[in-house]
Amino acid sequence: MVTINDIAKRAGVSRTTVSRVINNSGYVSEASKRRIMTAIEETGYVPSEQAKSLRLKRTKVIGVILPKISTETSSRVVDGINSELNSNGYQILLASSDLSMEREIEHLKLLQSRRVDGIILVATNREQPLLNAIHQAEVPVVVLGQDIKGNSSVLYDDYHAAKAVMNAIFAKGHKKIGFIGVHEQDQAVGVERKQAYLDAMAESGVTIEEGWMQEAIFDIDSGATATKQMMQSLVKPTAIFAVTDRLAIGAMQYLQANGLKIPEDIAIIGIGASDLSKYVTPSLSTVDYFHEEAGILSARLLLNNLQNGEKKVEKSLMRYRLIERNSLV
Amino acid sequence: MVTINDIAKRAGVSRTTVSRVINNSGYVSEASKRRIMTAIEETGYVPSEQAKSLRLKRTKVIGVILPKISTETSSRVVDGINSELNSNGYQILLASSDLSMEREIEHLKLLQSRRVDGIILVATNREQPLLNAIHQAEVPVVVLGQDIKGNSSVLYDDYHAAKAVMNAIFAKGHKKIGFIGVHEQDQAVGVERKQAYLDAMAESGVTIEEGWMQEAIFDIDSGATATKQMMQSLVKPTAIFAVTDRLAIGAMQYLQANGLKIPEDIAIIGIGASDLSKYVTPSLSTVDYFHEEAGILSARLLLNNLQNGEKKVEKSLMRYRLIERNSLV
DNA sequence: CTGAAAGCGCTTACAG
DNA sequence: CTGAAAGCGCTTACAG
Repeated sequence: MVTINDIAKRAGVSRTTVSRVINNSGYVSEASKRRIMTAIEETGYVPSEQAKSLRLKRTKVIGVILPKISTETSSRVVDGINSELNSNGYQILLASSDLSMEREIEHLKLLQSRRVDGIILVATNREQPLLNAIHQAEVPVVVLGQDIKGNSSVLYDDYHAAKAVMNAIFAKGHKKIGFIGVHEQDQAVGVERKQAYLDAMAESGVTIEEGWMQEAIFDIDSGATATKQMMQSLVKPTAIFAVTDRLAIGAMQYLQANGLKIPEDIAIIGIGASDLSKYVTPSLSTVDYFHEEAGILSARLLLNNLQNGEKKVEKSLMRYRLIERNSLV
Repeated sequence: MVTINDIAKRAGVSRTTVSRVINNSGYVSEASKRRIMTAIEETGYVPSEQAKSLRLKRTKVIGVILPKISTETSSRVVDGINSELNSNGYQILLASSDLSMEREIEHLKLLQSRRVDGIILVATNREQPLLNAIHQAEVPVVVLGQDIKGNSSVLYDDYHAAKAVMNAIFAKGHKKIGFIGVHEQDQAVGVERKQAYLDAMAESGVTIEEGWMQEAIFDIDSGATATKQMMQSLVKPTAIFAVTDRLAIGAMQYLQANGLKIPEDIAIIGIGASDLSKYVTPSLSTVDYFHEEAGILSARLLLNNLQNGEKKVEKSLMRYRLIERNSLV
């Protein structure tokens, strides 16, 4: 691979001068500049960002840790991050934690060993070891999706979004409302959304019957299974709030397979505004979380941190939007 | 940030010795090793992969160029690439070409300036400038999705997959078959799949009526528009082959909105086995391209190249699988 | 078992 | 306008 020394030799100057024209800084005679330019052309020389990074102590690379790569949410978030980063000359080094906290921590270290300038962590939990790893990080970390004390985060407004969902259901006259949630280890999805359900029910003075609250994992089949359980309750719900679209779609699948009509017999609503939600039949009412925007915002927060040098802690709350479609009437 | 020199000083040895214990190579006395280990623990020292890379002339980073980040195909491919790469100690530097050839070329250079060890390019065209950029690359490039002469590629068997689609349609007794394609700049999707349609029709001796062949771009609405055009033909087709699932779903939307029953009035089939295809109503017949596997294969091809040092040109043809569902009966 | 020295490819005061 | 020198954080012959 051709280096700055090769160019210097070819052009008959020192590498200092070559460096000057590459970065056009300082004075260089037209003659030298011309010779250097042609040398670069002829050899196809591309300066090593890597060597430059070592010298300048910044890589222009941001590490992004995702819970899972091939998920709609992730790809939208990354899309947002990438566009914001790119227009500022940064690139993304990608890592997947596969939903394991150990791997989140591992990647936090791995990325630092690569000397990324900063890290965006799309987190799924707030366990102590993870918190420690975040606080010990030597580069700014922006956490997306979980509120980490003492650290910058971009947050979805899970509680109020879920409250909005409940209000929409109540507005249609439903009282008997079932809930499909996930494990409480996930603060945002597992705890906040559930709390909103509980509060909304309490505020409306309706008691939650046995079997109405189910816990699932993040996939469609699990949504179906949970619904099956729920429909064995003595008092059957007339509406179901599933904490994710996929869970909601699983519910729809199970109900339709068992001859129930949606929304006539039972209404469904999810959260996420997935592509899927738009094209299932009936179309699924849901909440848009603006994932791409969240990605952009995370990147921007990180870049601010980088540019100001200060480690300012900022919390940013995302907006959300209820999308009323045909699964809830 | 703490460096190898800090550790050396703390442990009262030379940095050579520290390097030895980090990489456990060569002899080090137990005493020195112990002192070095505690120094590392106490400081939280993490060796700089970056500096190491400069010295070793390899970064253990692979560049991945995608036509678009937030697409189901992309995320599945990246998932495959990532898992294969990760288990070999490599990481992904991500880039998006946003479907523009200029940006494909730009990123090819940008990634090289970062001294990635190799590049996986998910390509959408085979224009000359791109070919040049690929051939001029100083690191191995594996191209996914387009057959590039003189370069390793992982290829989808577009022609035969599309032929299989046509056979499936014929098998149901259809003769009047419409086609929704894309621009020929895309060799794989635009040319190969169309050729299969043309050949299949010719081989069956059925003439293609005016209006049966439509060209769209890669989104759902465009599929609907194309279908609208098609349905204005004098002789209406009884089945439609759309070259992607999204196009097929657009067709379904338009047809259903206009009171037609699928598959009774008109059958539909796509390609891609998207998540969507499974959950629309009726479920969409399609072809699974095993994108994740394609990602794994691309990564493996690249790693082989890297390990053997030789620049062997290998073409790998992906398998495919027809999935018959309810949109075609 | 250990360390001094050279070098990976750059940039940047400093001196001229 | 230009270049020699130092240094970013590592590894690896080489010598002892």
